[in-house]
Amino acid sequence: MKGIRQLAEHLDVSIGTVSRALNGKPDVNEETRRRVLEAAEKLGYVANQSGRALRKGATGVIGFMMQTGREITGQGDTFFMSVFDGVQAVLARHKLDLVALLCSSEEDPDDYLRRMVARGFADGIILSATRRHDPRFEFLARHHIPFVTLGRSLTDVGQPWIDLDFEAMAEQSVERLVGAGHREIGFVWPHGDLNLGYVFIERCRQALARFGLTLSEHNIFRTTPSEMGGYRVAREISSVERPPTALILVNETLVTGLYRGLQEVGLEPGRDIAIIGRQSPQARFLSPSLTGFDLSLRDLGVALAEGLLSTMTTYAERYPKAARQKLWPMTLIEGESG
Amino acid sequence: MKGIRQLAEHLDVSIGTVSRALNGKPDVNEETRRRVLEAAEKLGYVANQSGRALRKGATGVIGFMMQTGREITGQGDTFFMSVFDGVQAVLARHKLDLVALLCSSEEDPDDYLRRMVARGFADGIILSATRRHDPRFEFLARHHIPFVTLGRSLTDVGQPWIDLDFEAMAEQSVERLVGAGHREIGFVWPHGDLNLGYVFIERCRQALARFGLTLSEHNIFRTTPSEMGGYRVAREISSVERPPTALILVNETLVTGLYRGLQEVGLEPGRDIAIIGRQSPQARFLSPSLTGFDLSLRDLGVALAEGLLSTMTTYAERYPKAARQKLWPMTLIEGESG
DNA sequence: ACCAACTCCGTAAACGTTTACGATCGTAGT
DNA sequence: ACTACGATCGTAAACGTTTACGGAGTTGGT
Repeated sequence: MKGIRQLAEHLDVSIGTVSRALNGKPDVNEETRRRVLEAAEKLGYVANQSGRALRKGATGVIGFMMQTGREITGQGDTFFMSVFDGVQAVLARHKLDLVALLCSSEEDPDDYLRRMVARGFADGIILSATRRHDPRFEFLARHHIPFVTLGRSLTDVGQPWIDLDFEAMAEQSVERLVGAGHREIGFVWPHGDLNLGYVFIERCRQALARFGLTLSEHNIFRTTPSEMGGYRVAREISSVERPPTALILVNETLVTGLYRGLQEVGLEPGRDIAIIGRQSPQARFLSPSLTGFDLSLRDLGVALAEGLLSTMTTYAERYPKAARQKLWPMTLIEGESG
Repeated sequence: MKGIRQLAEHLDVSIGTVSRALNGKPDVNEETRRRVLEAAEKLGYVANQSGRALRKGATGVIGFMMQTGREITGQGDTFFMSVFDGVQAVLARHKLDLVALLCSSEEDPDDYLRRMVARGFADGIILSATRRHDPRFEFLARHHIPFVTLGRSLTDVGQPWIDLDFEAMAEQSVERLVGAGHREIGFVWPHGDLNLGYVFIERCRQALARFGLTLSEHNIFRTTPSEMGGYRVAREISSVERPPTALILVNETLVTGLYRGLQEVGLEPGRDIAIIGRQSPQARFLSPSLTGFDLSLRDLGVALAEGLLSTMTTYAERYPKAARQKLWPMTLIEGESG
């Protein structure tokens, strides 16, 4: 089936009627509508994306921007796959489709987004891996593109965002570790301009201060947010003069390499060094089991989508109540590691 | 900048000239072209996706289909991200963009693909998680949509594919284990209709036969391709009357859970039970280190893209040599586990 | 019998781009 | 001076859809 025209003359009605029937417009006879729907189904007709988008000025597509290749976020694939599922559950109710806009490691992410937006590829954008200074925020705001971010930034422009509650995580972690007698606590801070690192370390500093402790530079371990990054931290710890007795990881992916590294230098999590991190499908099966923060990824996706829709004029009235900016709660699951 | 019309009258030339200048058409004065390019850059003009696609009958977009939510493929975190990067390296040379078409867990994948194709969303499709019987193959062939698959299927329609060389993996694994004296070898087979399981198990059967051994049903462990799936296998092994002395895993993700499960029942990989699996960023840091098959994911992505382009008339002449159907080699990296 | 109101449907314009076609101008060859 | 030709550009049609507008037919009220 090539187009609406073929479908129309096959049914012996005008293309206008066919279009109205398919789009649920009121002024079309119910019998006619039934025939049109039936024929469209049988012949497998689906309205052409480009024609429809051109005329309507909207694509019906929401883009979730990600970067391929390099380790960027320190989140695993299953992290995003679960979030996607929640996003889609909401979008599907409005006949919106979600696609992942994949920015190659060879292209600048800011340029990539500019290009996609200028092309009019998507009606709305979801950003992740937000940086401390993120030019994408201003750009999207300036061009009035509805968007929502998974993560905050100093360049906040009032758009909806949802971010993991790293503040609460920092506080609870520090409280728990200090309560267990730890005084030298190490913090693993992923390289790069990712915003979450700054938020996390700052709140840790404050939490320590409440116990009269200071966060000294030698207890901050900067590394890449990958398994290898975690491994390097372990080796570094073993070679430092006054190693921390506890470690807090803000990333998901680091912990696998860290465990291996610690084992190689003869340190057992939970016995020789306390570890608090983030739960993940892998972390569940570490040994000793990880003490870490868990969250509902699918619900997070739902909230993201609702936040986005609340900024889109077409759907806004149905999502007025969506919390525009929200820290997403995480709950500590106690394991053997700390 | 709204459209080519504004840009044209700002430069005081016709829209035809602007279009030709931007698209690198020959019959435009070099000085004019320079002015157009400059103005477009300065004003941030990028041709509207819908208008261009409508007129050209091509979108310039390649879609990589994935399913969100559920564990499907048994590939780990960075598997696809690395493949994407290779795909993009090739596509970028032809100004093609890669997006991930995300099929919600609530929608039937076959329906989803139909919908996307009928809408004319992408000029070409890359399929993964191919099933033993995969209706998507016929559908795409019937509609003359260029596509390539990561994985084979019984429903092969002659399209290019690339698949991991599970045959070689099966043979080498069996050879190695039998050579080390193992007679009872277990095979972990992921649930579902995924094609790779069938290919793998069949070749294992053949390899065993060459040593006069038969693959008995009680040595096939079917489970979900997730960490939890691996964990369950370990528990199952411990409860079975005659447990295998070696285990071969065709999936990436299983191994984390398996290790934990084995440890809980007091079995150490490499000492009490031999394990051969697949390398991955996580597997590198398992302890004891995994003996497993590794591959170049980025190059695999490059090959996939080349295979796809060789079927697209616009690009085919530049990729005539692309191997149309190819088993992708994996190399065994020896670890402590088997 | 007439008019109003309503239901249903066809017509045609518009969305932003690309490209076939033809027009214009200058240059060179005879 | 005439023709041929190449270089450059403008014009307009086309892509497939949605939708404002208006027309035809029917109903119902007076």
